Amino acid sequence: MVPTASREEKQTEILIAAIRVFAKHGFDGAKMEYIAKEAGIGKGTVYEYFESKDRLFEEILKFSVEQFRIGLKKGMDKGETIEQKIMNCSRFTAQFMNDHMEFVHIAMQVKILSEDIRLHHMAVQSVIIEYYKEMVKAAKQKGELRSDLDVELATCCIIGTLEQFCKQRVFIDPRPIDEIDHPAIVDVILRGIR
Amino acid sequence: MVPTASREEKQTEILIAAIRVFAKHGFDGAKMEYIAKEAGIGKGTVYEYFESKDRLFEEILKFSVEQFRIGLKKGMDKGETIEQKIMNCSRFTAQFMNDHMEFVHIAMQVKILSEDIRLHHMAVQSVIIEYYKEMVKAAKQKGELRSDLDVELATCCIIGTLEQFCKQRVFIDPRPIDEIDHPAIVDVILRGIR
Amino acid sequence: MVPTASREEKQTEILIAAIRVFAKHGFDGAKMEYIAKEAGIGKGTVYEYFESKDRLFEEILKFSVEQFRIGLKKGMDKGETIEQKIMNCSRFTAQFMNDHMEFVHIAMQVKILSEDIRLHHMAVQSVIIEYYKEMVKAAKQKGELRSDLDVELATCCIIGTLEQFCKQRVFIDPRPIDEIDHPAIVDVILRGIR
Amino acid sequence: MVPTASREEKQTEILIAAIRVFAKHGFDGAKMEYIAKEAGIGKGTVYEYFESKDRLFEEILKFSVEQFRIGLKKGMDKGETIEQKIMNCSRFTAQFMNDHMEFVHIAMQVKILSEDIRLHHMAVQSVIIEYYKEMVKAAKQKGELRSDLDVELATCCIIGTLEQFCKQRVFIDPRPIDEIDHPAIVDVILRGIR
DNA sequence: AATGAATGAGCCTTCATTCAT
DNA sequence: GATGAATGAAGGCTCATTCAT
Repeated sequence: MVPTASREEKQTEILIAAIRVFAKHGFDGAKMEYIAKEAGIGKGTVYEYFESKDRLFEEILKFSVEQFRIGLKKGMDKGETIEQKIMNCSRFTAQFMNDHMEFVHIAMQVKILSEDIRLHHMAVQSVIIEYYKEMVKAAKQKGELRSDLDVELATCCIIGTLEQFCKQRVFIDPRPIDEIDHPAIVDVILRGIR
Repeated sequence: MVPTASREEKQTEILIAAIRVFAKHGFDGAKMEYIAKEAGIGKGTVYEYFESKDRLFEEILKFSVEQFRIGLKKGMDKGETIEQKIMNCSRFTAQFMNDHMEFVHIAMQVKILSEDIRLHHMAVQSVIIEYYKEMVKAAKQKGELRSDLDVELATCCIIGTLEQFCKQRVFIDPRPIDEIDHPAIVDVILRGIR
Repeated sequence: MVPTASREEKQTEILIAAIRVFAKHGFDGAKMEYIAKEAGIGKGTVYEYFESKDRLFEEILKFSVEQFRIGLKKGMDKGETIEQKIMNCSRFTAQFMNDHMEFVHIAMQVKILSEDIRLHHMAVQSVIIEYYKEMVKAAKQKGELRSDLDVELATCCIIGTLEQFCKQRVFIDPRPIDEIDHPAIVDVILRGIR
Repeated sequence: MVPTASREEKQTEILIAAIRVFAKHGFDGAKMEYIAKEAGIGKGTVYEYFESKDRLFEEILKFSVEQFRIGLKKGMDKGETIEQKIMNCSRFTAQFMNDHMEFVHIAMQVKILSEDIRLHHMAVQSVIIEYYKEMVKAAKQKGELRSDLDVELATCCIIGTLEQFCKQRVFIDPRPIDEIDHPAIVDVILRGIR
C-alpha cells in the first residue's frame, strides 16, 4: 500500500504487534500465529525478520526498556533543579506505564529467557538506577539535597515511590492519568531526601 | 521420611517443591515431572493433591501472597509508633524477598491465570495496600504524621521505597541481608511523610 | 454381613458389577475404580479376583454369551414342535436383550480383545448357530419344514428376524416387552421356511 | 501423489485411512499416530482437518452410514417388483459388508460418542428402516404382499435375514461373496411375507 | 519476499496396576 | 484378605518452525 515499508520499518511493525500479543496472552500463550495476524502478515513472514520466538521476545524487551531508558534520561536532562527533574520523571513514568501497561507485564517474565538477555535486562535496569544515582549525586553537590544522604537509599525512594504510585493507578485502582498530582508526589519524595 | 505425613502436610510439601520449580523454570518451563521429582514423588501423585498444573500454580500464588500478607500485618501490629511499624515492615519485606526471591518471580506471572485467581490476587494486593493506608491514617490521627498528608501518596512512598530497596538488594546488586540499614530507610520515608 | 460369601460368589458379584459399568461406559471408559465402587469394594480387591482389566472383560464376555447360549438351548429343548421351539427362542431373545441391553453393547466390542478370546467368542456364536441348524435339520426330517430348504438360509432367517425385531424394540423404538406379538413373528418366519 | 489434492479430497483420504485404523485397533487402540502414518502424513496434519479424535470418529460414522443408506436407497429405487428390490438390497448389503467389514465394527462402538452423534446415528438407522417400511407398504398396495401383513414385522424379517446372512458369511464362516445365492435368500423372505 | 500447510517434538494428564499397611 | 495411595507408561493435542510454492 504505502510505497513499501523498508525492511527496518516492517521489523518494527512486527515488534509493535508482538508487544500487544505478548502483553495480552503472556509469553507462552502468545502463539506466533496471533502475532502474525496482529501484524497483518503470514506466519512464515515473522521468521524472515526474527529467527525465533525467543529472539523476538528478547528484541521486544530490549526495545521497550530502551524506550523507557531514553525517555527517563530525556526527562532528567530537561530539568534544571532536582525538583523539575523528578517531576519530569514522574510524568514520564506515569505516561509510559499508562501507554505501555503491557510492557510492565512483559518485563516481568524475564527469567524465562536466556542468560544473555537476562543479563542485558539487568544491565539496563542498572543503567536506569545509575541515572538516578547520578542525578542524586549532582543534586547533593549542588546543595539541593542534604549532604549526609545515602545515595542508594534516595534512589530507591524516588524510583520506588514513582513506580508504586503508577502501578496502583494503572493496575489496582485505575483512574485517568491527568488526575495525578505530580507536585504532591515530588513533594513527599523531596521532603524525604532534601 | 518422617513417620507419616498427613494429607495436608504432603500437600504443602508438594507446594513448596513446586514453588522452587516454578521459580526456576517459569510457568511453562516447569514440567510437572520436575515438580514431582523435586517433591520426591511420582508424576501421578501430584495429581492426587492438585487437579491440574494451573490449579497448582494458583494455590502457590494464594499461599505465597497470604504468607506475605500475614507477616506484614504482624509487623504492623507489633509496633507501637509509626516508626517501629515501618521498621518492622522493612525488616519483614527484606527477609521475605530474600527467602522467597522465587515468590516475586512467580507473583509476576499472574496474567496467565484464570480471571478468578487474578481477581483474588488483586484483592490481596489491595488488602495489603489497605493495611498500609490504615496504618497511615491512624498515625495521622495520633499526630505522628502531618495532618495534610495524602494517605494514598504516603502509602506509595512507604511500599515503593521498601520494595524497591529490597529488589535492588536481591536482584540487581545482591548483598548480605544483614547489611541493610533499616533505620536509614525508615528515616528517609518518615522525613517525607512526617 | 452375610456369613461371608465364598470366593466364587464374590467373583460373580464383581462380574455383575463390572457388566453394569462396562455397559454404561464402554471398555475404555470403564475405570477399574468405577467397577470397584460399583461392587462396593476397594480398587485393589478386584485384582484379587481378576488378574487384569482385559481378563475381567473376557470373563464377562464368556459369562454373558454362555447365559445366552444356555437360555436359547433350554428354549429349544422345551418345545415340541418347531413352532414352539422358535416361539421359545423369540421369547427368550426378547427377554434377554431387554434385561441385558448392556450385553449387546459389550459383545460388540469383541475386536479389542486378544485373539484367544475373539476365537472363543466366535466359537460360541458358531455353537448357537449350530443349535439353530440342528433344530432346523431335525424339523426337516420330521417333515415340519420343506425338504428342499437350505438349512443355513433358514437359520439366518430365524436368527436374523428375531434379533432384528428385538434390536428395533430395544434400541430404535423402545416399547414394553410384553407388547411383542411372538406368534406373529413366528408366523412370518415359518411361512418362509415351511 | 496426484498433482494437487483439494482440501476436501485430503480430508476424505484421511477419513479412509482412519476407517482402516479404527477397524483394525478399535477406538481406543487407534492412536492418532497410526492414523497419520496410514494416511501418509504427520500427526499434526490430522488435526488440520479434524479437530479431535472424537470428531474424526464421528465423521467416519456419519460417512459410512451415509454410504450404506445411499446404496440401499438406490437398490430399492432401481427394482421394479418387490422381488427385484429385495434382491438389490441383498446384493448391496453383501457387497458393502464384504468391502466394509470394518464399518460394521466401527458402527458398533456408537455408545462412546456424544449424545449428538448417537442421536444422528439412530436417526439414520431409523431412516433406513423407514425406507424398508415404505417399500413394504407400497408392495402391499400393489398387491405384491398379503394385505394383513404387519409392516414392522416384515421389515424386521427382510433386514434381519439379509444382515444375519451377510454377517455369517463375512465373520463366522467366510466364503467368496459371489457364491451367495441371492434368489434363494429372497425366496425365503418372500415366502414369509407374500 | 511472502505464505501457510505440514510437521513432530514435547508435555499434561489419565488410569491400570502395584504394594505397604 | 482388603485397601487405596502411589506410580509411570502411554497418548491426545499444541504450536514453534520449516519449506515448497
